[in-house]
Amino acid sequence: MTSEIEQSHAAISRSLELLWRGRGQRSRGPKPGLSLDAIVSAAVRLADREGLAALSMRRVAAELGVGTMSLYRYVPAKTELLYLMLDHVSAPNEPDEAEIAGESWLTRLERTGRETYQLYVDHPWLLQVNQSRPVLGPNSMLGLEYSLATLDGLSLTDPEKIQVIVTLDSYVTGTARHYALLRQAHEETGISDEEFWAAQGPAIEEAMREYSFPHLMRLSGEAFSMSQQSMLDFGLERVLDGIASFVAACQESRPDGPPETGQDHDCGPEDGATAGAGR
Amino acid sequence: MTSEIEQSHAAISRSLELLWRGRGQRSRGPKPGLSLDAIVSAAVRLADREGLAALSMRRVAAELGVGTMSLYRYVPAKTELLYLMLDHVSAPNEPDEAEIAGESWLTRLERTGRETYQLYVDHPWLLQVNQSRPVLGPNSMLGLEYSLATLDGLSLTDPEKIQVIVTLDSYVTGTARHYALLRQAHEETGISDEEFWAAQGPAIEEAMREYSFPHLMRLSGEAFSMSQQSMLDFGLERVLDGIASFVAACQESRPDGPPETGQDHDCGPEDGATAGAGR
DNA sequence: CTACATTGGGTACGTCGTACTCAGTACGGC
DNA sequence: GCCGTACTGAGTACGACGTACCCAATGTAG
Repeated sequence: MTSEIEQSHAAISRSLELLWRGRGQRSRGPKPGLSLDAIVSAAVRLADREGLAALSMRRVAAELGVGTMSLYRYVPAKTELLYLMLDHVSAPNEPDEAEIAGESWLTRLERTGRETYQLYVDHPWLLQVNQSRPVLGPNSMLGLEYSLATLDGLSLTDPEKIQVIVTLDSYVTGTARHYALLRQAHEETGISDEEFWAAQGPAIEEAMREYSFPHLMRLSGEAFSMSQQSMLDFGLERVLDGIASFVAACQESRPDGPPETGQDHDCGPEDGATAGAGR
Repeated sequence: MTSEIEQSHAAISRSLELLWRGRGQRSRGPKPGLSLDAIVSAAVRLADREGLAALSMRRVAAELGVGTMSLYRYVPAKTELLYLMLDHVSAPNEPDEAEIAGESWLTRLERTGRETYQLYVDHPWLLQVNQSRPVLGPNSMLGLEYSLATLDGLSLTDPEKIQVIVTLDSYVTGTARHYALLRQAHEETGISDEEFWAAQGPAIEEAMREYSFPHLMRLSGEAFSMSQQSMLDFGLERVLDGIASFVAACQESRPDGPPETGQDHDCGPEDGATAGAGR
């Protein structure tokens, strides 16, 4: 059992070496006809085009006009390839100091959120990859670094900063997932949403008769007519609003910056919004 | 190509028949030794225990002490089984009128969010199943029905109600995904978070030296020490706060209930929270 | 009792990830 | 220049997977 753990440790080291481009220098033998980047790029291209289900080592090799097993000279296993793909598409694209200059931290946070959303729209297969461990890729770490920079000087404790970042990321990821699942369903079945609901018609009515969903039935026809864009906009506005009022409350109750030892994030908002909204 | 669409239509009908328990009456032949419920329950048990990757038709059959192909007498394909599993775990558990009576719409919304979160914690494989099409299962529709009931009488338009529900669900889903991915990484590799970061140590330091992440380095040690519970609590509070202030603003600008023809959800919050929080 | 609809499940095909193996290549040391 | 050797590319093979197809066993309708 210890060996199993040691093996996993070795796997981590292997991933890290690949992620940080630590490929040792070569000396003898034929020059490699492939490169890690070429493989990862081809894999990303394939996943973008046909989805994660179609991403097999054989397909990637075919994409490169190469034998299947040749890939294993560069990548120890498919899992590691996925990690590399993950870091590959998380490329920075965030600097551009010029247009950032005049932005408030809130609009900068909003832009980060939208960029993350766009990342998932461009590469839906990201949602099916476990991102929790390879957070360690250089590009992924850059993202966190930028977000932390955005929140600098706001009198938030370190845990609070992380919580703010994770909250925004969770919302954006969840929304992107909704959208990606809809698209995927459309592409896999070849059925548009309209056709789908049309096909449902009879069964739904049957169901209505048996179970009765009063509020659902009372919905107007345009209840589901919002675009994905407006769905993202609406929720993003709510989330950022909630974050902003939290930060404002913190700012007010801690005029001299965040307390040294954090953990107590009880500078909640005034809760004035909630009052009077009861039913 | 038309046949392909027709085939998909047929697939939908098949799923619906199964979902709504429309199994026809039998007449001749031996009595079935299995039941749809038994299969779905066994599949859910297996997925809960060993994850979606371990859920194969052979494994489910073995779980039931039955030949593999026998399952296909009850389920047309694995996809349909997943849909059935999805609706199976989305069981109601929401009524309980007694304790609901005194709750405001906001706390009721919060409870819905927490229940959804718990659902994903109990059945992490849900996050890997495409839920966008089989929204039509009876249990899934019940969930939407309850949420709509919660938002009744709040002078929101129908699209706004949907947007509020989807916003909350997106956040909760995203958070649950973070948690599920962490757990999955732990279980698959057999490495705890502490061991993982310890193994990272050298590589991370190496990276720091080469790329330099000033804000990341300045983080205190306890920056990542929050529990999953407190992560959920923090973000949920922010999201609900943002929703509450939106509803309050709507309430104020529409004293006589929602306008008949919706779509224009421009009754944004006063934006007072954002003011003064600029950098 | 016979006919036949229905059920259980065995076999087989094409896919997958990848362990193992070996032929061919081209550089370091002489 | 030449050989030894480290290295690369790729074929073969194995055990998993979903499921199409087939047949034997079953038990009710007529």
